[in-house]
Amino acid sequence: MEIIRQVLERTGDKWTILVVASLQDGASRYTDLQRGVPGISQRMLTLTLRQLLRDGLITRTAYAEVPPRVEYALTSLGTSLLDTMLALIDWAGTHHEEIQQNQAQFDAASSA
Amino acid sequence: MEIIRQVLERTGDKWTILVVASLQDGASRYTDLQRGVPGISQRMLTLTLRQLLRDGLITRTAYAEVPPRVEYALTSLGTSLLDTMLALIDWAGTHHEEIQQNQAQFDAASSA
DNA sequence: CCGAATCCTATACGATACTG
DNA sequence: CAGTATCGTATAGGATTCGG
Repeated sequence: MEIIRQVLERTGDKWTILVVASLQDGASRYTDLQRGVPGISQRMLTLTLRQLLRDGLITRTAYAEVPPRVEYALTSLGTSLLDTMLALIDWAGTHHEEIQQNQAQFDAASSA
Repeated sequence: MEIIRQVLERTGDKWTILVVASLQDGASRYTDLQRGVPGISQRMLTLTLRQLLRDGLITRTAYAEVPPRVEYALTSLGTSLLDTMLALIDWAGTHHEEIQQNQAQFDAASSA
């Protein structure tokens, strides 16, 4: 019950899973993530990264160079979350068409 | 990418999974669900049920009796979604404590 | 008993401009 | 390059009241 609310707070927002997936996909720097997650604002990328960092799902490594370089990476915890989410994404892929048909049928019946 | 957004729209909201879980847990009538999902408002229960109905995740059966009786039930599609979500909930249960420790450590380091 | 309708508010998010 | 700060808005959702 409360555990469900907590997992949804972590995974149910608009960007978290996309950022995690992008990290798994090879992105590591802030700019990589901006183009790896199309549509995300700097604000939301920053906030999402901080949240992931706080949860221990990613690491952040800053290199004292010019120009500055910062690399993010999934922890094993972050990877395990993504693996679990992939099952859900797979479910969606499998049933997507069926759901669309259900919706169309429902809408047709509603307007009748 | 877009599929992720769609699955999150379906599962990432505050009540959907809780309603589905409550149905799996034995609830079937509107009033059952109100007490099976503590804190849900009538408005959100109604909206959530309509969405689930539209997606074909539940069925609705109204009996022409006095007093009226309406029964909701998971379809096999709804059950399969819940099964997939249970893996995620299980992940959360497994790692909950670890995440809390990470947060505490992060917060301590931040305030330092 | 099973909802629908209306009103209201909090918060999530985007856009924009600026900094080390 | 990698952020932060401020502002404005859209939307999710709660509270309340009413209807079949």
